[in-house]
Amino acid sequence: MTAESLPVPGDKDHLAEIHLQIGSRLARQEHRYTSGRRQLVEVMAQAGQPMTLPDIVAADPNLAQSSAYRNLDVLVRSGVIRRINTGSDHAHFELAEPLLRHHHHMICIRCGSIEDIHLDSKVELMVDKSLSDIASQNGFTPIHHSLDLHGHCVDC
Amino acid sequence: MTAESLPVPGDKDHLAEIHLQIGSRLARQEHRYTSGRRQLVEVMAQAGQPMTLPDIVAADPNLAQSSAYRNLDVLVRSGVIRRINTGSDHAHFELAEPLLRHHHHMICIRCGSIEDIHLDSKVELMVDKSLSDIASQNGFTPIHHSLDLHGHCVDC
DNA sequence: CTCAGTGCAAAGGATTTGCATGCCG
DNA sequence: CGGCATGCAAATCCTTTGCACTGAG
Repeated sequence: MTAESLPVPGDKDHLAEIHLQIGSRLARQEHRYTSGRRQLVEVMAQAGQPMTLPDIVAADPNLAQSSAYRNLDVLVRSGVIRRINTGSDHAHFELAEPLLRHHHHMICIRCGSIEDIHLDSKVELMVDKSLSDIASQNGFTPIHHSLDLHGHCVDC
Repeated sequence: MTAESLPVPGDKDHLAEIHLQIGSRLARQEHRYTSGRRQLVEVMAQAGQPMTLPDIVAADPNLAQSSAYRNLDVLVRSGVIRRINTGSDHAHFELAEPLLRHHHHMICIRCGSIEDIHLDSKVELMVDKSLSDIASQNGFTPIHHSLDLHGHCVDC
């Protein structure tokens, strides 16, 4: 899937498109795309930024904590959602590629906030190349990479 | 590259050098470089790879769990040790730069193992430049970056 | 002497799980 | 119907903390 064929966030069709893609991916793995999972995805798509579990439940109190965790787990395993481990308190979750454009994170080590950042595509290509070379030299099967900038945000 | 000024791991002087650097850094922050902390560092330097707390305690049973955690915390705050959050069970710890040459990680999402990898310095420079540009555009104070390759290791 | 550091045991807290029930296919 | 999915409450388990004691300066 190429970036320009993805509806931009906020687009009326964005959610529908996302639901379609997720539905088919779950189906392929013999999982159901239930209303609870749909709500979960909707909350995350609308937030447009990485959320913790408390964030998610606060955004939609109908979601039960344990089910949310279980569903996040299913969606992460299915490659639909990505888990971001900051080490401070809660993990953060966000839609995975290609539902979201490839990007990285700027993480505040004081308050734990996370912001998305985008690298120049030339740099991104070089990194990709480097990593895949390294992986193949080590018999490692790459799935994705993460590049995080840690430091202090404007507010801290 | 300043790598050649750092004794290589295994070098007789390596540990002495590391202890000196850490000692002065702790002193600057009004912390003592006690024998417990020294042992902790020694275990990690000898392992030469990221370790979890159980790894550390297993390697030196004299180390008490709570003290090890507390000392890791002190050393992390002092910038001597780096904490790696994989999200699976235990956090991993390793000596920070410049005690260890700048590097990144290959993380197995199945078994949680972590291996060090080194990027081509040209790529590394470009990434650095990109990130610092982005940081300054956002009023973010960068401290360090992490670049992890996630996938399945040879054994999984 | 003083106060940071230590070790034990207990607490804390994010995440997971057991179990009975609901619902999709 | 059969089995995945759900929700509540309880359990799990990594990590942190309280407290009394020890050791370095």
